[in-house]
Amino acid sequence: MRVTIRDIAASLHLSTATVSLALNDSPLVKLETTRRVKAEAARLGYTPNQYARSLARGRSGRIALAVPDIQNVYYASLVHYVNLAADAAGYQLSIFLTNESLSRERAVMRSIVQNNMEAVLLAPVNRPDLDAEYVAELNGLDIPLVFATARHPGVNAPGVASNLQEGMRLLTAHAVATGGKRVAFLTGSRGVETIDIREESYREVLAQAGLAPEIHRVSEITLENAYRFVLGAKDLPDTLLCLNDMMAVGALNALMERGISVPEQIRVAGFDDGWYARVAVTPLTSVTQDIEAIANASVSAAVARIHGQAPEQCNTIIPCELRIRKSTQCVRCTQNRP
Amino acid sequence: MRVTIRDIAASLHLSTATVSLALNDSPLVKLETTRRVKAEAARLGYTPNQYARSLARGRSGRIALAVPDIQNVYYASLVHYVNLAADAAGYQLSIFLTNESLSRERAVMRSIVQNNMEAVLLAPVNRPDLDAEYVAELNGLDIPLVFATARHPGVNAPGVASNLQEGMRLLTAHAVATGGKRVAFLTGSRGVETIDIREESYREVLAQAGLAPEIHRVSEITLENAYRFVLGAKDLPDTLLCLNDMMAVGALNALMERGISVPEQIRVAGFDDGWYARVAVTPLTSVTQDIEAIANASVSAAVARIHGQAPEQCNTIIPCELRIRKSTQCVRCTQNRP
DNA sequence: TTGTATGCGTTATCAA
DNA sequence: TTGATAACGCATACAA
Repeated sequence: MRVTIRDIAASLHLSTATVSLALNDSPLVKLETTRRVKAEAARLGYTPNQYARSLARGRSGRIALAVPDIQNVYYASLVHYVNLAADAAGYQLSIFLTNESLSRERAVMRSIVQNNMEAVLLAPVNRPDLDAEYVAELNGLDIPLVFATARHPGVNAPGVASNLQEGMRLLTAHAVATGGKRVAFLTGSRGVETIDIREESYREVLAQAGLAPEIHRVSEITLENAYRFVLGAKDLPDTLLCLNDMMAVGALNALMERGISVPEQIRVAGFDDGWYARVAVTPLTSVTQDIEAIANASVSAAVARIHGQAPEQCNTIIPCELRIRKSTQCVRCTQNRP
Repeated sequence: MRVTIRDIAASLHLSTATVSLALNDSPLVKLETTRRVKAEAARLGYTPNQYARSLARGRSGRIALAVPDIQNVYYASLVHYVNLAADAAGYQLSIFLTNESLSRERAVMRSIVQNNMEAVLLAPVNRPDLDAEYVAELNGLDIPLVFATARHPGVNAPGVASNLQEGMRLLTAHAVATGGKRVAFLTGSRGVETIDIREESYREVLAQAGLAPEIHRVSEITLENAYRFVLGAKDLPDTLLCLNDMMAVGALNALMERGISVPEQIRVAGFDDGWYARVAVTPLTSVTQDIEAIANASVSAAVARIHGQAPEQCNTIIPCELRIRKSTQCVRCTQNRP
């Protein structure tokens, strides 16, 4: 059996109350007693039972983070930084995986309630249909919800996300400013806000420049799909903006295989500016997403909401920055295309 | 306040005992009553409090997984598959991050005890010095520990890991068999078992072939370090075996930059066969590490140990397979080196 | 300064 | 078939 405060109390001829107080450094108990209690606790190898403690206290000291895909470096990074931030804020982080499935996301939310999380950080699944029901449920149970990386429009919960609109604007404008005449966008299917935002922004910039949009969609946003698309494309544009670095790397590989040089014959850019951008054969122009900042702001928002801050006060938009690298560094590349 | 079984009991004029039994589908309670209880529970939006349940039951239904670096795709993958396997086995998975720090690993182990985990899956930090003390502590508390991905020699706990020795043997033998005369190994510093095993295996095969080993070490096992090493290397071998795919990709990029063609002028291979191997410009020869199999076996071992299986019965070695791709497909490449 | 008693939400052992 | 009641381990108001 595990060592409990009862064991310490018995061994020291004290009451459990005193032991409990002593272990929590209460000023009510004599210093000498506190010392003895702690010594005995250490001697017996006592560890507090967190469940009992949570139950008695009425609060768990935990916040939850749910992410759709831990194998995606973007979310893995988020988990990493949120863990650090939660730790620094004095909260234990519980990590939940929703595996890009709406039904699992729902199940996870239930589990989060059952496990007395004090707040929930949700990076929602990348699906067109989101379920607003559990949001209402969480609100009803007074468990603060904070969206991270992607917002959920039309739902009464704050969110922390990158300024994707601005990021895409910077990128597209860069493509146009450096001479792009056929600036294409390789993206996924519509319906997911984080995708749609970028598409809109792209369209706007092109419209202002008097250029026609050229959008290519893949069903799943993967490196392979981008690779296959570029390999099979008959009529390539002079600039190819990709939804993220992963797809850009796929595109680069395909271009390499076709013997088309970057940036001389075609320019390519990614998005996210993760280390993916550095994995590429040609250093990749990309747009930063400051995941560490998103993580920190999310945790701050969660903690603020735990302390009663109004949801409206907890929204944060993290700026994006353009990182220009070799893959687009060619001013007059439209001329020498094959 | 949250809805409890007391609320259901009061609302239905039943005792909490009956409600609890009904909710757990006990055959003791009348079917009609069970139906009514469940209906009322649903109506009130009842969710069981897992802490109270764990406390009363004396078991939490949870197993823990601790990994050193969630941003490493290898561990992210492990987390993904272990989560699925634990789920299938009826256990909730709690994920802990040790951030490649021994002191955090120790803290995590403490937290695992405090949170009543029924078993622990540990992917240990990749450091030369491991702490065997908490292993003894866990044993003392009867919390089964299972090492995953890396074993901890000299410790009374079972482990599940790839057969790295065999994998490296296959790879090195392949390099020799296809004409390699100067087969080099780009690796990290000694002291970590998973690294040492491969180095030994590499040395053995070369010795048998009458070739001299040629080992290059980087301090940290990163893509960048491999890239920098290859970029600066004056005297390149005809074959470069890398500790993992990540380093191989770094090497490939550097070779590309130097205008050295793979596999014509130099052959390159990785290890792990993750999607890293596919990110590469040149499809990479690699050795599989079946992470899904490791995950499944680890969870099985944990569950078996929870049910009293002896530690000795829970060791598993997952076979490795050689995947030959373009990066080494050149039989007589030693001749045409620059 | 310490001890007694009670409650947190659930399960489990008895009786009824 | 159901109902009291005592745990589980800890925290806390109140009494001593």
